[in-house]
Amino acid sequence: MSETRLRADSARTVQTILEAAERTLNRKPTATMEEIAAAAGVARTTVHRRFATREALIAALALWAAQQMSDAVDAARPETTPPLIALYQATANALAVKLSWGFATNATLAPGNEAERIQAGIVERCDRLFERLADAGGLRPGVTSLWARRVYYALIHEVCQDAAAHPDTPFDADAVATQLVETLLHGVGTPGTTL
Amino acid sequence: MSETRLRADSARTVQTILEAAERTLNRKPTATMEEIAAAAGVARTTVHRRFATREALIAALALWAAQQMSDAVDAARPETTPPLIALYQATANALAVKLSWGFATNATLAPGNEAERIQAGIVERCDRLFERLADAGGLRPGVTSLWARRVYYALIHEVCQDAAAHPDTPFDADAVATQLVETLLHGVGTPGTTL
DNA sequence: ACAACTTGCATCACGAATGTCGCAAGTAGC
DNA sequence: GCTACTTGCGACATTCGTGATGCAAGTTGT
Repeated sequence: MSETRLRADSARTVQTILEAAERTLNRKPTATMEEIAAAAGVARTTVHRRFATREALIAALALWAAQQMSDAVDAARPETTPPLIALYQATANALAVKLSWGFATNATLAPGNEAERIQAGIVERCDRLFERLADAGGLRPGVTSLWARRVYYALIHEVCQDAAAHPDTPFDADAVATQLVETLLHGVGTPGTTL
Repeated sequence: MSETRLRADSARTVQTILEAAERTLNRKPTATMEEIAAAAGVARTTVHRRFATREALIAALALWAAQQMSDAVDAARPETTPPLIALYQATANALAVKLSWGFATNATLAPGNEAERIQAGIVERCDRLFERLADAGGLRPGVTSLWARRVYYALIHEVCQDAAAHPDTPFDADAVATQLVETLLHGVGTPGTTL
C-alpha cells in the first residue's frame, strides 16, 4: 500500500477529466472514452493512465458525486434541525449538487461499490428525517416515512431532469426547493377534494 | 407499397421477439441482439430478418408500447368523464401497461419517431385533463396544470420503478393507483403544516 | 403432395471501442 | 540546470456487436 506521491498538475488533470466526464456522459450516456478525453482536452491514453477501465472512471465519478451529495445533506444537519427546516435545507443543497452531477448520481454501479454505500447512507439519514417528521405529526395518517421518501426522491429526480432539459433557463435552487417541498407536503390538489 | 402476405407463424414470431426484447432490455438495457434472440428462443439471424437493425427493433418496441399506453389512457375517456374519475381510471390502466412494458415506454427514441408522436399525444390529453381539473377548482392556487402533470408522471415512474425492482411481490394496480392519486392531490404532509 | 415460406446454422466482413506500449517532448519541483 | 514525472501521439492487438449471405431442413397453407 505505498502511496505514490503526485505532482500538482496530475491532481488537476484528474479533476478536469472527472468534470468533463460528467458533462459528456450527462448529455450522452454512451459517450466513448475518446469523447470524454476530448471534452477534457487531453489525450485518450491519458484518461486510461488515470482510470484503468471505463468502469473505474465511472465508479470514481459516482464516488466523487456521492461524497458531494452526502456533504450537501449533512450541511442541513438533518438529525438535529427541526424536520421541516432540515428538509428544506437539504433539498436546496441536494438540488444544487444533483444539477451539477446529474449523470454521476444516477449512474448504474457495480454491486459492492463504495459510492453505493454512501448513497445508502444518505437514504438512511433521509428515512430518519421523515421518521422524525412523522413523529412530530407532520405526515398524514396512512403515509409511511418510506413512501414519503420515495415520493421525495421522485420529485427531486423530476425537477432535475427538467432542469437538465433546459440548460439555458436559469435555475433558482431556493425557489424550486420551496415548490418541491410544498408539493411534497400538500400535493397539487385542493385540500377538500377526494375520490 | 406492396403488402407482403405473412404466414401465421411469422406474425407469432414477431410477437415473441418483441415480448422477449422487452423482458431482456428491461433487466439489462445494453443487452445484445444475441441475448434478445436467446430469450425469444430464436436464432439471432431471425431477429435480423424481422428487424433490419437494432434501432428498428427498439423503435418497433416503443411504437407497440406507445399504442398500448394510448389505448389504456383513452379507455378512461379523459375528455368526457369527470376529471377525478378519469384520472383514477387512466392511472390504473396506465400502470398496468407500463409495468409490462417498462423498457419500451422509457426507451430513448430517434427524433421524428412515430412512438414519440403518440407519446406526445398522450401528454397532450393528460395536460387537457389537468386543465379540466384546474377549471373545476381541483388544483390548489399557484399550481399549474403543467406542474401537476409533471408530478403525476414522476409518481407513475417511481411506482413502476419500485414494482420492477420487486418482481416477486404482487402488484395491485387499483390499490397503487389509489395511493398515487391520493398522494398527487394531497401530498404526504398534514394539511395544516407549512414552511 | 406440392410450392412457398420460414427458420436454424455456419460463416464472413466490417466497424467501433477498449486497453496497452514505447518513445519523444514538455513541465514541475528541487 | 538536473531529475523525475507527466503528457501527447501513433501504433497495435483484441474483443464485441452488428449486419449480410448461402444453404439445408422444417413448416404452413392449399
